[in-house]
Amino acid sequence: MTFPLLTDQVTQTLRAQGGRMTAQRRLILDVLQASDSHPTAEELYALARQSDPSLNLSTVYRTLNWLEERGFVSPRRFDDNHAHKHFDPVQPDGGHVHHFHCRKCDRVIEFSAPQVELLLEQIRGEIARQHGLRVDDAALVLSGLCMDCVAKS
Amino acid sequence: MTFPLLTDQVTQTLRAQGGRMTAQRRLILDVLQASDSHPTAEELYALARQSDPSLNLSTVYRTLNWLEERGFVSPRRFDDNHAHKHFDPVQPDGGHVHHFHCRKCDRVIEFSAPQVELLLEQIRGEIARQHGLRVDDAALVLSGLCMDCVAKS
DNA sequence: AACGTTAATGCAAACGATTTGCAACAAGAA
DNA sequence: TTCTTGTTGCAAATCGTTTGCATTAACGTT
Ligand SMILES: [Mn+2]
Ligand SMILES: [Mn+2]
Ligand SMILES: [Zn+2]
Ligand SMILES: [Zn+2]
Repeated sequence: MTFPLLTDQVTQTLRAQGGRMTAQRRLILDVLQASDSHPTAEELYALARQSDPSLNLSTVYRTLNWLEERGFVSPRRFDDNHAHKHFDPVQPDGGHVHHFHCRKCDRVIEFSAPQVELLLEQIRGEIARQHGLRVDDAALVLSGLCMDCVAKS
Repeated sequence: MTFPLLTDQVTQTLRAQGGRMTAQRRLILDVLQASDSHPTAEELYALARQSDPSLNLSTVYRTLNWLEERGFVSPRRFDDNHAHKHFDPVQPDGGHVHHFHCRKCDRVIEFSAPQVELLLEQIRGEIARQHGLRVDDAALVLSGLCMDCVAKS
């Protein structure tokens, strides 16, 4: 199974910048898209290795960093106690999405809440005015137990 | 200058659990309270060392972990690219507070937005119902440039 | 189809933030 | 003052991630 959408976009960007599309990059992109969402570098690595056991972890990191620099993914640290990043494939529409983080199994679930956007706009302005600062972004992270972990408890 | 409030509470807890109040812990607590807010372990260490150059960084970490386990501070990672924690002294009233993070100078500013709480309650319930999960906490993090960094730009 | 340039890889070593094992130390109860 | 044992400093280990370098391979040119 191949995922042409992101892979093609990346190949285009790659070409435009004198880069090269490699088997490793193709594999990592496929795994990234097959993954339900927000995998860590280690998770991607483990999955990709099933297809190519010679793949190196540093290649995964280099690819993710390359993708991040071009805005194809954005890294997030949901966990305050464990240090790893989760890589969030950026959706083409640019729509703002928020996250739920399961503190038991580390799963991440996306959600959008249109009502939040309005309030965030309001808050952003208010805070900005109040403190004389410039708000560029707002992230809402809910945490707790995901459906599976609730079931198991 | 000494800050008796938190220090006394901590001493009490310490006593109650067979622990010992040491010069190092007193110092770290003082520096933590003198700091405007949300210092990192390294920041606390640097400040505390001005009073006691023999203080060791691992003692700072051990003290912060001890405080965290008893709910006196809570660690937060505001930065998605740098891995360090900021330590947030937990306010006694238990009131929910949100944060602004300056992505230029790493400063953290607290704010409370009562309007947010209502909406968060609403969202929490909605998301929980929709996905069958349990939401325990919600954190809103704004990011951008703080007043000083805005001025310098 | 073979070539040449140079981007990308694998590997191992370095890195920043934090944690840990252990021997020496010191708080505080007796 | 002594004794017990929680705490410290120090060094080494750990975790997630990054980097230098020799080797490989993508892909435009021939
Ligand atoms: Mn995680
Ligand atoms: Mn920071
Ligand atoms: Zn879970
Ligand atoms: Zn700033």
